[in-house]
Amino acid sequence: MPAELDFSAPAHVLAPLLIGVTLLVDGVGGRIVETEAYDGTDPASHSFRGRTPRNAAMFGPAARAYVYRSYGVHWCLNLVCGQMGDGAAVLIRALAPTHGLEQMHARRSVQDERLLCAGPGRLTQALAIDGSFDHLPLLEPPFELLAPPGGAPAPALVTGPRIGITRAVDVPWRFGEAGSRYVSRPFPGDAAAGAALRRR
DNA sequence: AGACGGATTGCCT
DNA sequence: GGCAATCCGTCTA
Repeated sequence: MPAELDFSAPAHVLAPLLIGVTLLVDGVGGRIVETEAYDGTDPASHSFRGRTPRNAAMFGPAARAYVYRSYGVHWCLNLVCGQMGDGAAVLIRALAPTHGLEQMHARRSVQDERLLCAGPGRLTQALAIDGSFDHLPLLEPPFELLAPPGGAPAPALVTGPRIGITRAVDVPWRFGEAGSRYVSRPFPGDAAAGAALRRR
């Protein structure tokens, strides 16, 4: 895993560092282009009201997965971080597909590569992540985290308010790779991404 | 014990 | 743009 990736860091510190890191499950996945931070002090977080069976992974050791069912339909993947009891985690919202495109297409019936992993529920489907992944260590198979190629410049970042929440709506804890065509939704003010969208 | 609603997506009009 | 699908923690009684 990338040496600079410190899962003991707070969620809002780790979340931007994850942009550009490659996330694989059984060799299938891509480059993380969109994340969101949550922690126990945050009214928008599942952990805000304390530990429950559903969110228990958020209160356990860092560098494990927190996988929950969204709207009774989709699975969403979080990377637990911070100190024990923080209730901190980073939601992975989108990947730029790079590994195992064929398998991802087989799991998701979309032709457009851009839609393979553009959204928290979509990427878990593409990587075949479900509830059985809850609590799994991130630094062991089937997970794999790969640093960007050595010497590669850090990706330019964009930030904004988080998606789909009703509380703490102004906290800018959504992070993305500037100009990426693979984010779940455009970032306000990301001119490069807007231009890329209009271009095609 | 029962109602409510969500860190979403995809299909319908 | 609207809305169904469908699970479960949380809130109210």
